[in-house]
Amino acid sequence: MSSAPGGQSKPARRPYAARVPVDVRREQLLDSALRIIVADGYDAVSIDAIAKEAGVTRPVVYGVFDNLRDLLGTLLDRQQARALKQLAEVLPPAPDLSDPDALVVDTAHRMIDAVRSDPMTWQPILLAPHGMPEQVRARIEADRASFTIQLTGLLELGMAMRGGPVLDAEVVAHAILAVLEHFGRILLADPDRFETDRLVATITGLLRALR
Amino acid sequence: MSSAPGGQSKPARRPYAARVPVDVRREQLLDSALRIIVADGYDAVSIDAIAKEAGVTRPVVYGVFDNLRDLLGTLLDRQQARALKQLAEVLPPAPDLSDPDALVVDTAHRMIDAVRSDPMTWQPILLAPHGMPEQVRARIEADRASFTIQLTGLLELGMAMRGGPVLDAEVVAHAILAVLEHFGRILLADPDRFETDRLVATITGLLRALR
DNA sequence: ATCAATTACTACACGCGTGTAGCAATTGTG
DNA sequence: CACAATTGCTACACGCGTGTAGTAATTGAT
Repeated sequence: MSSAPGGQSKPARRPYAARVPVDVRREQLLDSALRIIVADGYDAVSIDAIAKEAGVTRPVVYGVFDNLRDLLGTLLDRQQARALKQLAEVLPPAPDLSDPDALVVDTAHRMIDAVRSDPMTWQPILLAPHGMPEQVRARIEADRASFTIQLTGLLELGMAMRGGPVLDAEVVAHAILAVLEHFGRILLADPDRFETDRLVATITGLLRALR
Repeated sequence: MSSAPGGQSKPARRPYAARVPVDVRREQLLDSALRIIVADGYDAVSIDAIAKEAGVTRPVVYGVFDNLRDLLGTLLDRQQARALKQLAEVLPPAPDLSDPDALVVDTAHRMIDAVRSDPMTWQPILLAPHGMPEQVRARIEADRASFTIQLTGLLELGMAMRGGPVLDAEVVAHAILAVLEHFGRILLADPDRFETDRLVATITGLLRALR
């Protein structure tokens, strides 16, 4: 019996984890890292923790990534792509500018659904503005800034076409983004806190008031 | 010469830091911790880092606090009190309800000034939603929730008295808090990004539009 | 079945933060 | 000036994460 080799209890060699090609292992490890981040935050990610999560020893991780920074960078690339893809699907390419209010309401609806349906993607972005590796912060910050610029442009256009009050588009863009992120966080932390319809209804009410 | 005691170079004893009574040392250490948090974030706080910042060895810190958790808890008590005090001063005790709009604008003005004039107090609160010790997160979360409730009440009252659109007060309260925190963060990270007047003017414009 | 390539594991050397025991300097009081 | 109380320092033992060298198991192709 290999489980009782002799009289002496030898350290008992660890059973081999399933042998897996590098490309597959890489994705597995990224998944493990993501799970850790979602479950316990950025502070909890370490080569060691990732290896454990994946049921593997550290050298296996080092066989695929140079170090934690490298791994997190790769993970960010992947998650950033996923998030931007969802955003692109949510923001319609050819917006119907004849009814801006409906457009806004529909978009809000789609955004809420996106966050609700893929929390693994959005939590590390929305629930982590700080206390994370500078590496991560910088990336998210950059995407946020670019989004703010786009939104500012849309607002200038929208306010002109729609009539209603003329406001400082840039300031309002920041405010809107802040609100989006805040409710995104609530949706992640406590999905049942607000019904989707309740949020959408408030937007509708606000828009109706702004004439 | 004590600097060259003999032929052998003995390890060179560290010069004694100024001897200071415990009560004073306690505050000094809290100040050091706060400086570290403000400069490098919650991740950077450690007994070791605090001792270095204060120009003292670790056992000195352990002479005053049991451990990092204890120290951070005490720091939180102090900073929470300071923040709540400033908030109380900013929110007038006997609001003049006859002109709600002016009240809102004035309050916004005072809030902006408060953050600008005491960044050491506000940065650890506003720039740190996550990636910080659970201990800290929970405390800030609780204060935020209580503030949201108060704000919801004020909004219900305000909307009724003022006329204008009737909106979901709770949702709007969350949105307003999100915007406040977001601009607070911008003020801390980049104080010159938006002039105070520009922000206040946008609020004024929004209120005028909401009739 | 054998063998070479691939993949995984063990074991070690480091660095850094924690927490503590024992010793040393300082200070103010008689 | 002496001395006791107070405050600070050195030195150590741990725990945990990093990164690597050397070795062992697995697997697919011959």
